[in-house]
Amino acid sequence: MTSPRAPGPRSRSTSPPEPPDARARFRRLRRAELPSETVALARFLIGCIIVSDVPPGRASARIVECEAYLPGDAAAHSFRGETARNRTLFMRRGHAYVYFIYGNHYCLNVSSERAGIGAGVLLRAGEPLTGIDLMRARRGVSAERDLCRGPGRLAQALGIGAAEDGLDLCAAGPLWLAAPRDGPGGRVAVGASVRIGISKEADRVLRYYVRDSPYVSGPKKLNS
DNA sequence: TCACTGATCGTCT
DNA sequence: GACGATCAGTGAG
Repeated sequence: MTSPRAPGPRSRSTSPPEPPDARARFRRLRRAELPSETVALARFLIGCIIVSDVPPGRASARIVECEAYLPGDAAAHSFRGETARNRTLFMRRGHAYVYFIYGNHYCLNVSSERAGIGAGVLLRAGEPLTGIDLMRARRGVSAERDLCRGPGRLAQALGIGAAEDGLDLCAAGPLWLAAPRDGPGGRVAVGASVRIGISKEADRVLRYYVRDSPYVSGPKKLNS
C-alpha cells in the first residue's frame, strides 16, 4: 500500500509541549562562511550542525561524516548533466539536494559550487543533539547511536523528504546549517577514506569523518 | 563485527 | 528493464 518507511505527511500540529532541549540556541551559518570548493566544504561541514524545524518540532545533529561529490565525478548524480531530479545540485552552494534512493530512503546533500555547476556534499551521519525523542519517534528505534548513523537514517530522523529539496540552508526556513559549538571539545580529529556504496571512482579519498566517533557509519576498518 | 540478502520504487538508458 | 550515494534482519565466526 503506502511506502512503509518514507517520511509521512506532515502532521497538523496541535501545539505539542516543547521539549527542554529544543531551546538550545544555534548560530545560523552565512553563505559567505561556507568554503566555495567542494572538498573544502566537506571538511568544513564536519562538526557543523544540521538543524531541522520540520514539524512537529526541532531536531538537530552534529555532522560527523560526509562525502564530497565533485564536478566531473562519475560517481556524482550531476555527472550526466542537469535533470529534473538533480537540478538542486546545480544551485549555488548551501542549498539542499534531497533525493529518494532504493525505494525506501531519502538522502541529504549540500550543494557546493556556484550556480550552474553540479557538485555536492552528502551528509552521511550525525550525532543527535536536540529533539532526540522526536528522532526516536520518526525512526522507530531507541538506540541513540542508530538515530542518525547513515544517510537514510539521518534524513529520516530529521524528517527530511522531497519537500525539503531545494531549501536554502543559509536562510530562515525548516532546514538550516549552524556553526559548530565553541569551547572544549569543539575541535575534533578528522579522518579521510574512500566513499561508501559506490562503484564508480571508488578509490578516491573523498569521505571525511570524526575519528573514534560512535555515530559514524560504515565498516570499522574505514573509520580508524 | 562482518557478510549476505531481500525489500522497494524513482530515475535513466 | 536495469540500476542505485541504503537499511534491517539473519547467520556465521
